[in-house]
Amino acid sequence: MDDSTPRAVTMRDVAQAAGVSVSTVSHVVNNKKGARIGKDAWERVQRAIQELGYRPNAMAKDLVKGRSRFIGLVADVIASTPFAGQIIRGAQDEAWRHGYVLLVANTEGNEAAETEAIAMMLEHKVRGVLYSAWYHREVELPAGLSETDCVLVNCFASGSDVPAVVPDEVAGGREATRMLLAAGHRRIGFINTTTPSPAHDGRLEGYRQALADAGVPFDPALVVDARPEQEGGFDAVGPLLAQEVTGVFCHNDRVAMGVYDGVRELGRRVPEDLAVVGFDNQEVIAAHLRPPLSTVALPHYELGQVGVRVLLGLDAAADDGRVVVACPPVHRSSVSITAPA
Amino acid sequence: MDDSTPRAVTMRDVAQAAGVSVSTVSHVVNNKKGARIGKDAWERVQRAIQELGYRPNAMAKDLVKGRSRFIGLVADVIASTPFAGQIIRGAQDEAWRHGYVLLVANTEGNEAAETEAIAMMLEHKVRGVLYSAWYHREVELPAGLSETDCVLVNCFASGSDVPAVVPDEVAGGREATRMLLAAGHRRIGFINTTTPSPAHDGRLEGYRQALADAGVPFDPALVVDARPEQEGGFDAVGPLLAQEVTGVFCHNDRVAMGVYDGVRELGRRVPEDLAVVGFDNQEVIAAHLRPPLSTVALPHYELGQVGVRVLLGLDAAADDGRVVVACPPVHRSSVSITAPA
DNA sequence: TTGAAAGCGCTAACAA
DNA sequence: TTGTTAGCGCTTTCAA
Repeated sequence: MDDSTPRAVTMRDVAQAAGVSVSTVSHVVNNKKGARIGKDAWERVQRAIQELGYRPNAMAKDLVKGRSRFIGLVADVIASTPFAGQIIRGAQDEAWRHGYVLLVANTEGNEAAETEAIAMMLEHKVRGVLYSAWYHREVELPAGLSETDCVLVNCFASGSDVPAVVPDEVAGGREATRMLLAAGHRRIGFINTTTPSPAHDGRLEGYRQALADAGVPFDPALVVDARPEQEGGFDAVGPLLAQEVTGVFCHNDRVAMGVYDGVRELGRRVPEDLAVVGFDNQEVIAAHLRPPLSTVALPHYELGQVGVRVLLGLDAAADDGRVVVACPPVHRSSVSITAPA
Repeated sequence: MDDSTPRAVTMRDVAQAAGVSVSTVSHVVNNKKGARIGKDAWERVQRAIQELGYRPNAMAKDLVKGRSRFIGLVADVIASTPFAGQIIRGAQDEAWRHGYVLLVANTEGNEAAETEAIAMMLEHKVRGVLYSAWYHREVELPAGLSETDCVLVNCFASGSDVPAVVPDEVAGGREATRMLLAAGHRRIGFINTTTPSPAHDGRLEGYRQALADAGVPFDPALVVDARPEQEGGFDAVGPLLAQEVTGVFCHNDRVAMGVYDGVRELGRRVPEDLAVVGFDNQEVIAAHLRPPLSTVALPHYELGQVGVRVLLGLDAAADDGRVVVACPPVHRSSVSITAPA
């Protein structure tokens, strides 16, 4: 505010005003238990702090302590979906809980920006950095990160022992398929993504497992790959219905949204003619489709949260460096409760 | 990485290794032009930096310089929509461009968290803080913020002279209405929100202005208030169609999505039977509806960007403290190009 | 119960 | 062209 930049009030100013030494001020500010301060001096210091509006200088403090309270978070894409936001929030909350502050950088996939971001974090002597991706995938670990503690969030680097916190795609696929199975469906389609990824393979594996568990034979004709967007789902409806499918597991909520449109286009209804299960639990979409979409949640908040826990040594990774986070089912109304004919 | 915590390499280590003084190292590290360093010494320093893997300590640097390169960003809600993400990204990019780093905190509307977040930023001697809201609204300025430079983003505090960067709701409402007008529509409905807000008032005002400009009389019967979600839009379709409306301007994209469903439910089509315009340009929805939704973009990225520009004194606020950012129209396919019957 | 002083890693006069 | 030195605001022995 002040244009005059009136030199911030320091501990020395407080000491002077209170008529004590800086070390005394330091002691009361930090509530050091070891050092016993006279009630009188203590009060004078408190008053001076109030009156002068003293704020400790975190940088000076960190400098002398030799470590900072920063945790870096580098994200590849921060804005196109609410996903990165959730990761940031989870990380932020957990970091905060332990007295850390988040230094955020988004790189938009730009390697130069990434290098620069990491350098900046290193120069701020961060406690460590979380390297995150907006969709679960393999990444190459940027060079600079070997200089500090690091954990991968929603991504992994094969051939490296850096801990990676990732969603449990297989279990998620199982959950999704089970929702349909539990409602009595036997001919269950799966609209997978065309993108090769852990999500592609994991969810398919989960789908097969759930089918096997239920004694339903796997029929390759019922799984189709489609662009992971509304359009992909829309186009997949016809072929699937032709296979006499009664329920479909969609690779994500957007695909499910396209399926809704496709079903309507054909004069059919969800869930009566086709039960639909999504993946992601993208609130804005899933909760407000007609009918509201049953889906499986991608645990972005937890990913961020667990990421900092692992970084701080509060949670441990498995031997393979993985920490797998569950994808819980979210029941809404796109799967009828009664079994189909 | 190193569990042994092998004391970071400092400038002194470099100086020693290169056989020069720390000030020489400082000079080459910062590429000081004033000081002329011998080619030989310069090279020895560079080599030492490489070999030791030296990283300057930003905190020490900031400490002596008396100011940090931090800009704080406090957000009320970070994750429920991609909006906050966009603000963060805009702020981040612009801050970065000027050598600043973003310190992010989200408060989830919790006042204690907010106070703490601001204290933390103040203690880090931030250059200033951006206080942002996820939807355009009035806020009460937290006490701590008077201690530093501050700019409000996507919100404002009446009775304060703190600069506020906000979207131009009126012009946005005008743009939306004009899209319909330009396609020949004359009976244009407006599904406004039930929430009292700058968006409510501003967009309505814009709607009226556009109508007036086009010589179309304002008919109160054509504006209805509805919950700003899919459900609100869905329910509004019947009444509007009964008013023989041929085009509708929706308070946001989610409402528009509900309108699509409502129109279909009635066996009608978008845009043939009802042209639809949204607001927000929420990618995940707008770009992938059938047909893709014409809408008006809420400039979150720019809000964040302009926020830091104002903070750094690069852009100036108007006399009333406001900086208004335009909401550009986004043409897609929910408004037919030919005039209705 | 309190204070003096050294030093965290760095910059910026000022000397040499 | 390079080095010496005095801090920046703070914590932390160690003495008093």
